[in-house]
Amino acid sequence: MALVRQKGFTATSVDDLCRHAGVTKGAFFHHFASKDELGISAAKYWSETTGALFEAAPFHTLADPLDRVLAYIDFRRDIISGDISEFTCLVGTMAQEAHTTAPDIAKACGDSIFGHAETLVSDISDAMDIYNVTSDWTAESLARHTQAAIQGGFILAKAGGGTDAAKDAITHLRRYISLLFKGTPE
Amino acid sequence: MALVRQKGFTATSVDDLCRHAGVTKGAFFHHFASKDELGISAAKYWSETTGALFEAAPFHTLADPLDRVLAYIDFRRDIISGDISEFTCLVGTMAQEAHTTAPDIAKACGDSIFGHAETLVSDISDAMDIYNVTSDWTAESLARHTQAAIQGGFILAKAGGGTDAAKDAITHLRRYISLLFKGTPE
DNA sequence: ACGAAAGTACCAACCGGTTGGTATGTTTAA
DNA sequence: TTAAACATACCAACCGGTTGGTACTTTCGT
Repeated sequence: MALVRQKGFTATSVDDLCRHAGVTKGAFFHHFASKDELGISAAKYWSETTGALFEAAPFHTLADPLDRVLAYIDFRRDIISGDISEFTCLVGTMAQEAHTTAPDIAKACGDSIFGHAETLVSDISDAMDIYNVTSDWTAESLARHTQAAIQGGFILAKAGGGTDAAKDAITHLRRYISLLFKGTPE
Repeated sequence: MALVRQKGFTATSVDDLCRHAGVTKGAFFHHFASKDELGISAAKYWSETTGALFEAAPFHTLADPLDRVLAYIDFRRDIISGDISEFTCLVGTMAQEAHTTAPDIAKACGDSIFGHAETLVSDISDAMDIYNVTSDWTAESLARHTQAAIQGGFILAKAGGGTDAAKDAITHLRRYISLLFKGTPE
């Protein structure tokens, strides 16, 4: 996963993978039928580990569902630091490369991203009820938009904007949600 | 550019390029010192052509600077249709692959994205004056956020969300800007 | 006005290295 | 005894890049 996040999926060779894992190519192809299957497995593993990370995060204990959503956003922003390949999203990166070439990988990436978005829907939905939001948008659509803003922030970071670019995008996202529910930016 | 948008930069070989261009490899390396330099040239050319496209777009004629910004957003949403590789962003794609491997390419991509964001700053800035917006954010930061939301929408599209995912992200972006300046979603 | 020199555009053939993948052998644990 | 877990050695195809060469155009001294 580290190599793919640094160099991208295509640019990462099986030999690279084996060298860094301290394993031979025979072992690699014993565990994975193909390089693409490694990509799919990586996407699934990414889903599991990041899923566990967010599940264990402290923001779930807040009483107000809107506070939980906003705290999730803050959490996303706070974990952005250090090297680019350490905070950017593996499946976001792979989806870009695989969407035409390897539909299986793209699907696994999509499952990860949209599955993660889905974990926000209930809180958003509850918040819409409590805050009496009359909307022409759905909770699911807003959940997906949060992922778009975050993924887009990662692209700006990779394009030379660094951590600031990614964090700024998330700050604007937070302000949007605040305005939607409370009518004020705070 | 078509090939890179479909398969990504690394997965596109020089032979691929030559085959589709109806040219030999000798000719390729006569015009470009390396594959990376082709990437840089592509990013610059992308900047020029898309720059011309947006400069010629009709939304500049509107009197109100906020209307111009919103019409820009609408324009971005309206040109999303057809195949994924036809509406997604070349430099956004390349930046992801190149940020570690080929810093020169990443820089050219960054110049394109941030340069494009810069074209929105004056309208946003004027709108902030006219609409008396008291903000803790800058016009430049909002301009960059528009690009983040759009690029993020492209990732969702590639991850299986299709045109709808990309358009929804832009619709939320438009609502955010509306709320920021007018206090209402419309 | 003219021809030699220089430069540009392009090609087919080829280079060493790397690609994802395989065939076969050896070790280990149950 | 057996099957899974590895290692070794190897493959054809392909990778980005170089070579020496041809055809054509421009420059420039005379």
